[in-house]
Order: sequence, then C-alpha cells, then structure tokens
Amino acid sequence: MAAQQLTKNQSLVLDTLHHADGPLSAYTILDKLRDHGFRAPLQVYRALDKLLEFGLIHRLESMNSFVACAHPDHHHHHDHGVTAFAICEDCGQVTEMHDEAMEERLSVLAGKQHFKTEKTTIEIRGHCQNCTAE
Amino acid sequence: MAAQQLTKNQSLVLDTLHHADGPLSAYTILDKLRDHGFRAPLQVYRALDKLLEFGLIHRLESMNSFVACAHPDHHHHHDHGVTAFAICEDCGQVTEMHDEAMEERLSVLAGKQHFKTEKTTIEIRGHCQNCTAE
DNA sequence: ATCAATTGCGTTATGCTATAACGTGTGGCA
DNA sequence: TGCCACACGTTATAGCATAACGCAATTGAT
Repeated sequence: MAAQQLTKNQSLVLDTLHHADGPLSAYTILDKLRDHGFRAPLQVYRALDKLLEFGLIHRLESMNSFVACAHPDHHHHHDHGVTAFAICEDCGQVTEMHDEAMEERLSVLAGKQHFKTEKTTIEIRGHCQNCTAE
Repeated sequence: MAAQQLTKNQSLVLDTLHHADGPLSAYTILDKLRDHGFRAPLQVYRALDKLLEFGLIHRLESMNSFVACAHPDHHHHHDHGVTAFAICEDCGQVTEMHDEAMEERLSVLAGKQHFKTEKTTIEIRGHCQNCTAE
C-alpha cells in the first residue's frame, strides 16, 4: 500500500504527537500548535480523525487523549491487530502491546455471543516499572 | 460482606440504570431524575462514583456512559475480575463477559513490562447477533 | 476545457462531559 | 457538647467534541 501523503495540518499534529513523551489531549495539541496558525479545536480534531483512519495514531478512550502509534513503519496504512495499552498513572507513559493469544481469546468470546467485532479497546491503568520502584 | 445501604440519590441513580435497556450518560440520568428533585450534574456524578466504588455499576470509557452491573447479587460489594463489554453500535445493547483465560493473558502481558495493574478496560464495539441478522 | 463532486480548510457557535469550591445538615461518638 | 465524617445542594467553571456555514484547491468524467 502506498505511502500516505499527509496534509500540512495532519503532519503538524502527527509531529506534535511524535515529539510528546506521552498522550496528549486535542486541546493540548491545539495549544502547542497555536504558533503554527492553529486557532480552533476542529483543526485538530479533523487531523486526528484522518490520522486515526490511517492507523498512524491511537486514541486512548480512558483518558480522552491521543498517542502516536509505536510501530516503526509510519509511512503505510496498516492494520495492527488488537492493541493493548499499559498506561502509567504516575508518569503518563504508555506502552503499546500486541498479543496473538489475547486476540484469539477475544475472538472466541465475541463468537460465543455471535457478535461481529469492529474495534477493540484494551487499556490497562496502573503503575509502570520505574514508578513502582519506590 | 454486608449489604451496602444506599442513600436516596444513589438508589435513584441505580434504579434508573437498572430500568434502562442500555448504557446512559450522566446527563441523561440527570434528565430522567429531574422529577425526583435532581437539579445538577454533581448529584448524579457523586452517586455514580459511589456506585462504581461499590461495584454495582460499570463505566463504559468508549462512550462516556454507565450501565448497571449484570451480576445477579446486587446487594454486595464484589470484585468481579476483569470484565469485557460487547457494545452494539446499532441497538446500544451491552453484554458483560468474563473470561479466566483472558485475565491470565493480560496478567502475563503486564508482567512482561513489570507493570502493576490497577484497573483494566476492555470494550468491543461492533454489532450484536440481532442487528447482524439483516 | 468544463462542470460536478470531493476534500481540506477556517471560523463561529454550540453542545456534551466532568469537576472545583463553597456552604448546609445530619448522625456517630469521644 | 463538641468534633468528625459524610452526604447533599448550588453556582460556577473547566475540559472535550461537533454542527453548520462558506471558501479554495483537486480530481475525474464527459
């Protein structure tokens, strides 16, 4: 699949997320981009929607914020399978995790209910290794 | 563990959720309870916080809303393990699912990162059996 | 070449979700 | 009695997200 050509706004938002060391809310992104001409939330949300669609970023439902995808190949749409996130409540770091066995398990669970899965959210809130070492 | 004595507001909110046939937002609950004297969001949110604490309801992160716990014994605090939710995007129905194998898998994943889990969110968006049968 | 459809953009206004901060009342208990 | 913890009510505000309008650039079919 061909590399996705991003618009200026989309690139700015994606760069902002890449340079952040944790998830950012849409309004935080907006504030960081005011110097680049951003004035309104919609400018951010529209870019975020596209980046989500391209699979370049993830939305963390449990904290209404967004992170750049940890995958190496930023230049292609790709379907990760299910992604699980470990979110540290102390330092805000987010770790992206993939696991075949868990996908399989979820698939079985959904199958039992004859449920057709469109999107799966898995978010683990807790404390990362660094922040646990008191 | 002893039955939890709920306050008037807490009971009203819990009843509202029990009688609903899908998840409700805090503001929807507020509207349904205006006739019972509710005037402000905080009255709802404070009750919801307690009900969450007691394990009588769940919060669905991916849609900012709340459902009554499907467990039969409403009268005791209980720790479910991890709960996964299947949420139908057509009819709004929510199915609560529990699975040992998945918990185990998540535990292993977290362990690999030396991550200390506090709370796990699993939400599957899609289409339920009824709504798939076109 | 031209028209229509699509897409991105900017702006204003609005709606939905959640909490801060303050004060009141009540029940338990030393 | 005086203190404490807790639920409650109210006002105000903060934080998250989208509707609706109009304009500009691009594409693609005729």
